[in-house]
Amino acid sequence: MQIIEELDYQPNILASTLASKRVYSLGVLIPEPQSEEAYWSKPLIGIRQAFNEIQQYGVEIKIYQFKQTDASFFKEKAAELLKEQHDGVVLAPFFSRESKVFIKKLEEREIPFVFIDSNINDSSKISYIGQNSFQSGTLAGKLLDFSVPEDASVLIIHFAKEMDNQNHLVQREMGFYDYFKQKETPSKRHITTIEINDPASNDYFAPIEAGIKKAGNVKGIFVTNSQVYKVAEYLEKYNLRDIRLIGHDLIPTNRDYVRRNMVDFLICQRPEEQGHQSIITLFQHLILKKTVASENYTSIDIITKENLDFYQEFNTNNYGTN
Amino acid sequence: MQIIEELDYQPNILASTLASKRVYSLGVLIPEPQSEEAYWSKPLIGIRQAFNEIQQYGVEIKIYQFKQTDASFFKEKAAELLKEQHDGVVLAPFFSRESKVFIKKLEEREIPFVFIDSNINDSSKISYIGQNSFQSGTLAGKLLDFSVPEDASVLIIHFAKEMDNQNHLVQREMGFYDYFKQKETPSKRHITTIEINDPASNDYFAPIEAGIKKAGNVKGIFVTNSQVYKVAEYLEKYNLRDIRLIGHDLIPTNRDYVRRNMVDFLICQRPEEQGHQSIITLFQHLILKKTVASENYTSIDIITKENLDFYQEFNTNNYGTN
DNA sequence: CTGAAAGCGCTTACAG
DNA sequence: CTGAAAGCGCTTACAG
Repeated sequence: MQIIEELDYQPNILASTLASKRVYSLGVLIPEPQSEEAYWSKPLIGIRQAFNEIQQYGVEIKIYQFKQTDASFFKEKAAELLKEQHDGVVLAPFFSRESKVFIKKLEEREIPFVFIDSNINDSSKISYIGQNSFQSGTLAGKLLDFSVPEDASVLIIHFAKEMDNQNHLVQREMGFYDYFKQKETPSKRHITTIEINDPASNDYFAPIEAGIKKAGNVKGIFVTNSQVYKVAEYLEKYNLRDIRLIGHDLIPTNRDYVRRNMVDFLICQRPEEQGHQSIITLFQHLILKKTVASENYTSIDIITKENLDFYQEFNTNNYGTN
Repeated sequence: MQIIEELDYQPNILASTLASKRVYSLGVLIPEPQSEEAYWSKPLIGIRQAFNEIQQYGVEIKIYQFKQTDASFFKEKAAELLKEQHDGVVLAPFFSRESKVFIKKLEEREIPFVFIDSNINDSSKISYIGQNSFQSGTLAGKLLDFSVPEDASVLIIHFAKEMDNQNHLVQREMGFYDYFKQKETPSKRHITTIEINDPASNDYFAPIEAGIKKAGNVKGIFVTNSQVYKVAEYLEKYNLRDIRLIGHDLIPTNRDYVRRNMVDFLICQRPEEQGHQSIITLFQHLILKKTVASENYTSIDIITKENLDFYQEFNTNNYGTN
């Protein structure tokens, strides 16, 4: 050991993985994308990319996708995962109660895990990879405050079924209000929040219209998730071009509305990068035996018509061989 | 060959580099940072990071830094680089005429090279890694247009000695004007440009003040490079808090002014990522024999007080062993 | 429990 | 020019 120290010996990972034919198996438990290009298709892209980069090191990845509509789907897939022998797990703790049960089992078996997208505190996670929703809310507040005349009011719209299960959205709203509270000169801006609950319904124009009417003199709208395109559709139909619109996530529909100047800003969180990072973090922990950061917040990107094209391609500086 | 095709044989890079003890030497020719935390210190961080990741593959990197003040320094360092036997070169073509001479020599010796930061067309480069300055200018235009009342005017300030050697700044200015030209309802916004030429002088308050006076009713200022802190200093001193300020690059001084709400937006181009990517691109070309993209534009990030903290750390999803 | 041998999938100098 | 042998820096089954 003294000589190792003296010579600053670094083992050769290439030789090591070549010699030991050991295989590392990773399990990934994430929501199923609601459609082909929906949000949860993005982390998968990053996960596949990471797999390409590190499969040479003997890594195998198995994906378990659960439907987001009911916690029972989560439990089912979690049970499936536990039947296999995995060396590490990536987990989106979408349903917090069920996730806690699942985590306990991972801990019993001493399987290391990382969270992606959402976090659960007081767990023995290796790392959390995701966004800071509160801060992204303050950012939305600033952007609307800058873009909307001082005497006009702004409207926050949640498109969500059960708000208490949607911690991200709550955090974003809290951050939004906080921006106005923290201003040097306290803001007298009129802010209203509405919830549009029925995700299945195609009749979202009516509640949007009602919300705008009720708030009065609305010149800015913040939609707390990716369904901002619904409001864009409404504004475009009635040609309400003096209302500034901010939403989340660079999905194709939103992109088109940004291009047509109907959505002014999209706030994004690099889901591909998150997927990629979740696998790489496990790889670093398991194979490279490195210590990894216990929290890994991805950047909060502001996307407009002008810089949109430079956020299209996912590039992780891949130097894998495939 | 037929069997290779049939079995979809993929050579094992690990085994290959382990067996062949060949060393790849890379030369990097970039400007010397003007101070410890100045712009050109950032790409170096990414370059070092990339080195850590790939040194196991037998990569050596030698850095040649030239003073930005005179082309003769560039020529000197370029000559030094050519004396060594390098297998690939990263080059910031800061002085275009001298760079073209240098490139010709690289081409004669069949040494592949990538550009970083600036591009030279019609060259046999492997890749260009950098920003799109014109688009970042249109973005600055939009942000100021949104933040400044319609009847107020905006001011563009160049801090630069020789504008004809500063293609980035020219492009940014052109993009800025173009935003207003391309608007659906043509903008009647009054825009003025001034150049503050003497970089050594500490007396920049006078020309800034003169510029603002001359333009009249200025409520927004766009500084085309990282020296936006000079204007922030001026605005803070005279407590001109109703003037919106946009500039470039996340250097420490600018960061502080963003925190204090004196700079409203910084437009950034991820210099560390550019440095990292330049080395990885050569690595992919030389060692992995992959084809690389001939153009690699980094994102144009918008940084505000609210998302600043999530752009601090350079994270390339490193999975190197050091 | 210890230590030498075989082997991971390649490259390269060398014998024929 | 071709092909078998040695070796890159490790791991792991195995003999002692």
